[in-house]
Amino acid sequence: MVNRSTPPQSSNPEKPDKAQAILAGALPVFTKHGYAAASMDRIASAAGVSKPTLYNYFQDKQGLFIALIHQLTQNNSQLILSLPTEPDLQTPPEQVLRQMATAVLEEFANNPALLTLMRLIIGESERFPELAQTHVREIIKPLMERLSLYLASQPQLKLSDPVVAARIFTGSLVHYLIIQNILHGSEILPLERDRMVNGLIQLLTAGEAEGAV
Amino acid sequence: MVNRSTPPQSSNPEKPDKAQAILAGALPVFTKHGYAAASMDRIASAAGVSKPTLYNYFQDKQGLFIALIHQLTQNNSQLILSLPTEPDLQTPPEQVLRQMATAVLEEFANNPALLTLMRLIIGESERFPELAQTHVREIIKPLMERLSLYLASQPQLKLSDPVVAARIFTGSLVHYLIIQNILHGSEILPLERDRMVNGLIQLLTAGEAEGAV
DNA sequence: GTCTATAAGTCGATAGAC
DNA sequence: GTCTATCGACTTATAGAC
Repeated sequence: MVNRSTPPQSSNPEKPDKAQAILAGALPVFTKHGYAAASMDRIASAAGVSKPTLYNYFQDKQGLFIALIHQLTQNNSQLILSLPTEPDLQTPPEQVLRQMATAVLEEFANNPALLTLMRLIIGESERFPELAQTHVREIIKPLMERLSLYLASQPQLKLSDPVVAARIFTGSLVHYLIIQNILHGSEILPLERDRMVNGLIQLLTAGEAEGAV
Repeated sequence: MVNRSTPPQSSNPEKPDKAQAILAGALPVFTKHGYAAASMDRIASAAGVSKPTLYNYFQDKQGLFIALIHQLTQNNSQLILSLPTEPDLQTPPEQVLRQMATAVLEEFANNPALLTLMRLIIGESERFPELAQTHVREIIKPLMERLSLYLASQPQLKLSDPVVAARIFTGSLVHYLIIQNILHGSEILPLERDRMVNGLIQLLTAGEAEGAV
């Protein structure tokens, strides 16, 4: 079960590694068929290599899948965390939050690989619970902490619990994406993106409007 | 690929159908392994029938899976819609909403099959998009409409957009379940259920506290 | 129970770099 | 010549379907 022939050092950053080519070829196969139904033959041909080469770079199917998800997680971690690095503490929070929400929804709309990653991680969360946890640790948790800190730094919002508010903000957007995009519900349960964002922002910033205290 | 031998009418509601036994046996196999990795052999032995019997009652693996998800959808549709049939318009909305939220989270906690169904539907939403859409149509949409109507009937909440508020309410809870339970994030990103519910209710009912207008 | 297809994973030979 | 990445062909097991 364990294959410990020396994998041709995949940590050589000089030439565009063949491991990268394999991962790039594996991505669409896994995302289209799911883990179990993705065959190593298909992945090999998609990557333009032979099957033994696959096994030269990755121990087995699981190892390849784990490496792929980890890479995607890394990419998206950097991507997500690079967006609202240090929101202007000057600009009004409703503007910052609206920018964040719109940016997230647009990013997911323009980059279907993100939706795919979400679907894969959820779908395979029983087979690969450690991958799901890695995703929580590397992406969701930093995002949530950042958002909580920002919300807590805006006392005029009068949010009683910024941690929960961050969950509500993120959860509403993720759930919107799940229904509209992943579950293909946009015709069955239509809801304009701007309407969703506006309603969400209004709810979160309603405390501000509370009289002139 | 298409099998049109007469299936012993599985639409006979008289005798506790053998189709029911097959579906009951198939459920844990599909939920544990996912669609692709669930084998008909395993399903047959789990259901206590022979493999030809499977194919006697269901056209093929796809047909069996679709029938299973449809049945689960039906069950949960009735279950979910039976809960807050006609919330007392007397009792204060924060109490009604708290009851709803707690009931939903407890129902999912006590009934892991619901989480499993959610995961299956999301995970197989590319392979079976029509199942995902059925789920939206039969469960999510009625739930959302009911909730929107209730929220709209409570003008003192001052919700500018009850439709979006219903999404936020549901989305926050679903996202909470996804992170804590499906992605196994309860240790990585802990958040007490009551704290989540309280924060959510507080945000939705904050408009009420708005001064004495 | 049987049949056929296809899956994951392996092996011996090859071919190019130094 | 040696070393090593590569590949076509193969084995074994197990899948779906009847």
